[in-house]
Amino acid sequence: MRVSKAKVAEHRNAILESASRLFRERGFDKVGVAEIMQASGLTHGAFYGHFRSKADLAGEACRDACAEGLARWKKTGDIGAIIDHYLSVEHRDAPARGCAISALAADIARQGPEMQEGYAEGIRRFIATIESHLGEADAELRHRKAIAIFATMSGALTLARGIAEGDPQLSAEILERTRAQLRACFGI
Amino acid sequence: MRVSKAKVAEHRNAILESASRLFRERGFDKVGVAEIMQASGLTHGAFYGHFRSKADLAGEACRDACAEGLARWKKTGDIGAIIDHYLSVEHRDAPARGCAISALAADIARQGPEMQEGYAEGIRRFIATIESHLGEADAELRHRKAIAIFATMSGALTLARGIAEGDPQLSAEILERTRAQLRACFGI
DNA sequence: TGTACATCAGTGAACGCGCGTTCACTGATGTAC
DNA sequence: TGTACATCAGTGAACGCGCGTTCACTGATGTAC
Repeated sequence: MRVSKAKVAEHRNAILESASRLFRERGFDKVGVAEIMQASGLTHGAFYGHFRSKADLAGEACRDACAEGLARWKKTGDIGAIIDHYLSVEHRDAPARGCAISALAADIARQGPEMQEGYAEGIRRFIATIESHLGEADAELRHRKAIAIFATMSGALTLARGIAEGDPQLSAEILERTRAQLRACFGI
Repeated sequence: MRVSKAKVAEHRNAILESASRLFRERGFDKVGVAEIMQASGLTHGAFYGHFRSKADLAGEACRDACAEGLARWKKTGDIGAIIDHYLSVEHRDAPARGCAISALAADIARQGPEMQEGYAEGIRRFIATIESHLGEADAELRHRKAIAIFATMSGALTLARGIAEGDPQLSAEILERTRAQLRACFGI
C-alpha cells in the first residue's frame, strides 16, 4: 500500500542506516538485501523502489559512513583523543558504528573505480583532518606525517580486528603499543 | 580414474597453490571451489578427496601463504629493502603473490577463532622478524617499534589497494610518503 | 615376473540453498473537480 | 470541504543463477598370489 512522502523519506533513511551499519559489521557480501530491508522494518520487494541495485546502495552507504566518521573527528578536535579512541578495544569491537575506511577497505578494493573514487575522497578528508591537528610547520612534512598516522591507525585496527577472537591478548597489545608509539613518534 | 600416489600429492599441492594465490587476489568469498580446481587442472568433484571443506582449505592456504611471505622476508635480510618492496606499486598490484596478512585481514576477521589463531601466529612471526632487524637496544621499545612498523606497512598497503583503480595518484602517494616517513621515523 | 582383483582418485550430473532481482497485485495517499 | 479516481510504495511469490557439497560411476593403480 502507498505511504506518505514523509514515510518514503524515512524508509530511505532507515535503509541507508541499516546498510551503513551492517556493511561495516560484516562486509558487502555477507549482508543480503532482504536482511537490510528487514532491519529497516520493510520487506525485500520494496528495496528497488529506493535504490537501483545493491551496489548502488553500497556506494551511498559508504559515502554516508565516511561523512559520519569525519563529523565525529571534527567534533573531537584533539588528535590525541582521536587516536586513543580509534585504537581502543571499544572501536575494535564496534565496527558497525566505527571508521568506514578501515571497515570497508577490503570490500572497496574489489569494487569498480566509480566506488573507489568516493572512498578515495573520504581518505583525503580524513588525512586533511589529521593534518589540521598537527603542530608541524612545514606543510610538506605535515602532509607526510598525516598520511603515515592514518595508515598506522587503520593498519593497527585492521590487524587487531583480524585476531580479536583468536588471540585477544595480541590484539589488545597491537592497539596499545601502536598508540604509545604514535604518541612517542609524533609528540602527540 | 585412480592416479599414482605421487600424482595425488602433486594435485594437493596444486590446489593449495591455486587457492593461496586466488584467495589473496580476490578474497575467500569471491573464489569458488570449482574455479580453484579448474586452476589446478582438475574438476570440482575431486576437491573433497583432498580437503574436508572450503573452510578447511582456506585455513591451510592461509598458513602456507604466511610461511611463504616469512621465508621471503628472512632471505632479504634488510629491513629497508623489506619496507621498500612492501610499499611498492608492484606489491600493491600483485596481491596474489604478496603478503597474506594484508591481503586476507578482512576475510580472517569474519572467520572463526580457530582460523584467527593461525593468522595471529603469522602476525607474531612477521613482527618478530622486523624486531630482529631493528637496531634498537631496549627490547621493550624494539617490540613496540616493530608492531608499529608492521601496522603502518600493512595499513598503507591496504589503503593504497583500496583506491588503486579509483585514484591511482593518491594510492601511489600513500605508498611513497609512508615509505619516507617510516625511514625518517625509525632511522632505517 | 605375470595375472586377477580390490582399491580409490577423479569425473560430471545432481542436490539444496541463498542470493539479487522482477512483477502482478494491494490499498493508502494525493489530487482534480 | 467532500468525493471519485489515479498514482504509486509496499507486499510476497517467483525467477534465474552460482555456490558448496554429494554421489554413482569409471578406470588406472597397487597388491596378493
